[in-house]
Amino acid sequence: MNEKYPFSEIEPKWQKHWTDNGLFKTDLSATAQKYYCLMMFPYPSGKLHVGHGRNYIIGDAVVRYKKMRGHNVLSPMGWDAFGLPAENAAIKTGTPPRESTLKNIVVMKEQLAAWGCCYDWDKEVTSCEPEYYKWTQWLFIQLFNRGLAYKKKSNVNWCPDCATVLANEQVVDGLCDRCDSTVIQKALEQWFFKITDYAQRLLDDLDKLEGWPERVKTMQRNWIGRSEGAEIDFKLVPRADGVKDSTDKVACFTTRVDTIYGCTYMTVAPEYPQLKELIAGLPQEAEVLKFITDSAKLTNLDRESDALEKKGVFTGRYVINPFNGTQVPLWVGDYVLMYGTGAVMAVPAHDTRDWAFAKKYNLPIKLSIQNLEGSLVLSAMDNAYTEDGVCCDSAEFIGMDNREAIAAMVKYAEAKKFGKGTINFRLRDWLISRQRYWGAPIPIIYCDRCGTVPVNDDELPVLLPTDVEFKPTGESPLKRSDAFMNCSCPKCGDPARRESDTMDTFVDSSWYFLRYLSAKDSTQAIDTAAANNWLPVDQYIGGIEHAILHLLYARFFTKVIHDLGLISFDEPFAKLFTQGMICKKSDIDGKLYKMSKSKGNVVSPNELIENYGADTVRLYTLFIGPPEKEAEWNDAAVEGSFRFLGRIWRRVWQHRDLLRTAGIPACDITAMEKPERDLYRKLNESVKKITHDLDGAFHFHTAISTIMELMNAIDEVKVDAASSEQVKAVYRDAIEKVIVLISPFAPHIAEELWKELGHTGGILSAQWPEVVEAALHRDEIQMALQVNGKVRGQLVVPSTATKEEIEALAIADEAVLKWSEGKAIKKIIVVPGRLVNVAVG
RNA sequence: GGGCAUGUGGUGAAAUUGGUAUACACGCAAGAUUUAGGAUCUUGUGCCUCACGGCGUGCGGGUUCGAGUCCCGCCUUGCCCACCA
Repeated sequence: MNEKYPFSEIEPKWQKHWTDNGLFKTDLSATAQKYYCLMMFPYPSGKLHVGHGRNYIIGDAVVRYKKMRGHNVLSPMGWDAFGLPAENAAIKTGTPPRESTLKNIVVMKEQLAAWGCCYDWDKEVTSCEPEYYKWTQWLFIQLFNRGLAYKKKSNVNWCPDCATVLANEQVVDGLCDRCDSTVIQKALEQWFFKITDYAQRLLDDLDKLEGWPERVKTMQRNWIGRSEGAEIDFKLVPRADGVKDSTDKVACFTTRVDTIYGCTYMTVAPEYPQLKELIAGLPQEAEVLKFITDSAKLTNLDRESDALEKKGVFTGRYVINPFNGTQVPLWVGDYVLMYGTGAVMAVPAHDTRDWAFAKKYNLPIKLSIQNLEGSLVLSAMDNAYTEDGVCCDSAEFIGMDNREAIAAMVKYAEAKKFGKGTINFRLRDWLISRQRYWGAPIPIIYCDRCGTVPVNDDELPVLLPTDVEFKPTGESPLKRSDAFMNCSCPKCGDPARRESDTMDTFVDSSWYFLRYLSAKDSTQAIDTAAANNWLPVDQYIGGIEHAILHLLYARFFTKVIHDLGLISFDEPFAKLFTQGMICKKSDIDGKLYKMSKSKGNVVSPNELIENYGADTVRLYTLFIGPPEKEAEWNDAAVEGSFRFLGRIWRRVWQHRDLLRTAGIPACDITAMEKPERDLYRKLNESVKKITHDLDGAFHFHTAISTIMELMNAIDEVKVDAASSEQVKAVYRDAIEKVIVLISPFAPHIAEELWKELGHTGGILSAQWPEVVEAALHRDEIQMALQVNGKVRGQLVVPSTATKEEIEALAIADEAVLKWSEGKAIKKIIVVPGRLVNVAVG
């Protein structure tokens, strides 16, 4: 052993040791104390930076901690390997996606190892390999057979630059979330998963997820967007020219049916399906058609912007409010979305948008809700009244509380058969087809005789062909491979053609956590027994950016697979931890951004590991701040973590002989002298605090600062060969436990020093320290002495002192006498173990 | 516009139920050791004040013996949702 901390020698050595001895391989048959720790698998984009590292370092620390607490921990890793970036790279460089992806995987695997992050690589999954996507395809067929995968022509979000369709979720503010081009609408045949069938369950079961952050659940609730309301049919007034409509009504969705007596017109969306038919041949037709065309030109961004002035035109048609028989005009307005039914009843008096619209086009306004004071007068209003109140001018509902009126009116509408209570969800079906090469082919065959037929199980996987050009044309590149496209019908054997679209990569990542348990099983997608034993995942760790999409889809898949009878649970992740992103000031503009090449603020771990070692990078990454919050990377502060590890190393080196020979301390602290008794107490307080930090909110940063404090306390105690056996024993105990406590964070140095202290089993087999309760005892307690809430002194009292004794000591104290001079004592508050406050006045 | 966060030294940040604000670290300053050091060790470091003392957790109120923490009203920054009827 040497004085200098030789991180570059010991780190590769211990990494090899962990691998060679299979210390992170998990026996799936041993399910006692099971702990499935899952980190979101990465997309193999090239190289990991220290921002990515936070995820794996947190996970690895949790895995090591749980192992030391005696859990049988499963920690697998894999690759979310299909996706657009690899294909885009292929278009640019000509390197096939598979080749670049597999190369990246090798690089990233080495990086994970260099960080000291260990996984059970026997269970590795790679979503772009046929052994994996065979089963993604198989699952697609299960969904298809249950009617949960369907094809329909629909207006889809189309990114002209990526030349592909995007899911709603991939459109951000009207822009493509990958390339920021403006997304346009295009009608195409697309595959969907019917996630809307599961909307209610996905919403309800959020309540079961006690181990999830509240904000993630809120985001999912908002995304699912349940709104309860009523659908009311307004009969169309027949056309004056005698032309018959194919329908006799316009149904509208409302959450405020209580305001219906104030409805003065109705508005439909420009995309309302029957709109063109309703106006055909009317004098207003040309104007309405122009309005529809103009509205379609608005980008999503424009239409959703607040600033946009609401526009509309009268259609020339009228509808009848079924509650009061009033004829109201039917308008088309660009502020109405194809949500619900695409038609809304307009109540300008009680809706701000309708108010603005009615004022602009001089439409009538009618009050139907009165405030509780009865002071609302239409002529005096300069805004819609959207608060609660009582119904007014509403026939038999007059005087009713408006919230109660909702239920009453729905009941009334149902009885009269012109409406019903309904529930609307914002959640849309999941568009999963992509006109792209680098994805799992959708296992469907089109036969002229049999129609749309799924590929037979024994024909799976439908392999991606290798003889294709990747250039995007708006059609799937697979269409240009005859060998791929031409096949025979699984049912009748006639010549047939394959589906040429591939699946969204979110499909691949919706079930990978199930596949880890039978990664190499070529006979089935999911090993039911293993899955039931090991799932739900005990702890899922990943970025907040996946709060909605990935986590919602994975929940959906789990429920579907549950309904297929393949697993017994229907929520995949019992606990979720979302770590914050690591940001750094950009070299370009000095602002804080998440790490990305374009901002010039990427910190590569390789150089840091070379200069300081993986343990330092790990320790700093965990010490940087609360892990759930965003953090700013500071190159200079890394030094501090390095110094701390060097200090531990030096302390062991300095006292190596003493540490190897010292005994075990007797737990009886009454036999100790003050210095070692204080250290022994501090040691046990630290164990308690650190264990609490790790079991609770994963507050690694405070756990580490506690170890630092403990180390400071250790350095207070002077020890040498001449010291008493008791001092030596406590000193050794403290150093040894520092090594154990820091091992989840800095495992390499911990292993090395653990061995240095004479232990033969690795540190992972060391027990996590238990708190010696007796060591926490104090004879005397120091309390703050306050006068009127201000600290004026300190009071040392025996720990056995009663409240009365403490009060007596307090009022006799010099500081109290000084500060309460001439004033009467009103009250004395004693907070045991903390302070005494004397209130005077 | 709605919802959820957030605001504490020069910096990252800490503070079980309301109970001694600024632990721990970075940075900075001074010193020791050293041929030298970006190594190591010691000391200091919220603001005002010579001092006594006063003031201090975004701003303004409130409750309390006592408020970073609770309540009310604002403001900042960030995230999510958003013409959802």
